[in-house]
Amino acid sequence: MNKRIFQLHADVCKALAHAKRLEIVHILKDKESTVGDIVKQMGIPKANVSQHLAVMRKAGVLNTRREGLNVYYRITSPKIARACNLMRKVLLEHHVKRGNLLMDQAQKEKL
Amino acid sequence: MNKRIFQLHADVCKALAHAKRLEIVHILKDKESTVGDIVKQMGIPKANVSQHLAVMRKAGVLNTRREGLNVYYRITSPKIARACNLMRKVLLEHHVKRGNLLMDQAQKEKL
DNA sequence: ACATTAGTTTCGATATTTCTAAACTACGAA
DNA sequence: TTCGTAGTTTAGAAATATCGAAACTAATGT
Repeated sequence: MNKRIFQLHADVCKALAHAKRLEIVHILKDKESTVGDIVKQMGIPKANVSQHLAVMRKAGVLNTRREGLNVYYRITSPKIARACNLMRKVLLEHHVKRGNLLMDQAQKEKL
Repeated sequence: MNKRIFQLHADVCKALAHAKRLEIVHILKDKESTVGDIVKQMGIPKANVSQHLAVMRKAGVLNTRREGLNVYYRITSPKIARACNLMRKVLLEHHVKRGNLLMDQAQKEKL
């Protein structure tokens, strides 16, 4: 068994293993955004957003395009977004069942 | 948007964000195993395996069953295993294309 | 050339993760 | 109850991750 794939996979998991970064992935789910837009939606300092974006970019999860003053970020592969969504749905089922997470139908549909 | 789900998801990603732990998940893909078996397959100290198992157990990724002297670990939900496999396949495609990972057809089929 | 807006990088303090070694607990057998 | 096997926990050192603050770069307009 080739152990290299586990390291590769671990690097991607590590890049996603942070609540703010998963929130960014969710924001970028089906459209690219500028750093400024992400900052507005998240309400945290721009430097911090930029640091998180850099982590995911290094891991190959995101990539970028500059247009004038703005830098647009997007998810590299729609499949990565799908794997993320699948995982989130699994967790939702799991935890909603156990009552760890209170959430109504309207909220669920947004995921 | 409920930010709690991002933290929950991040906790699971963190639990998976280590090459050895992903190797364990792969070993447990479709059967339970004792700690001893996992130790033999991985060739690393038992204490370390136990620590990694504990990390995943705390995150709800694995659970256990004792039978005499042996403790059997298994993946909590087959869906988690599937999400893992999906992610691994995406990465394989990606990196094999870029030549980051050299692998023949026989190896691919084992994943 | 200078100012402005958008984003990045660096520094350093703090927190978390990882691993080895050693001590420990749990169970079963003699 | 003592021994051996299976597994867990703890302690501590080293590595890595996080985040705010400040300095920095990049592109544009005046």
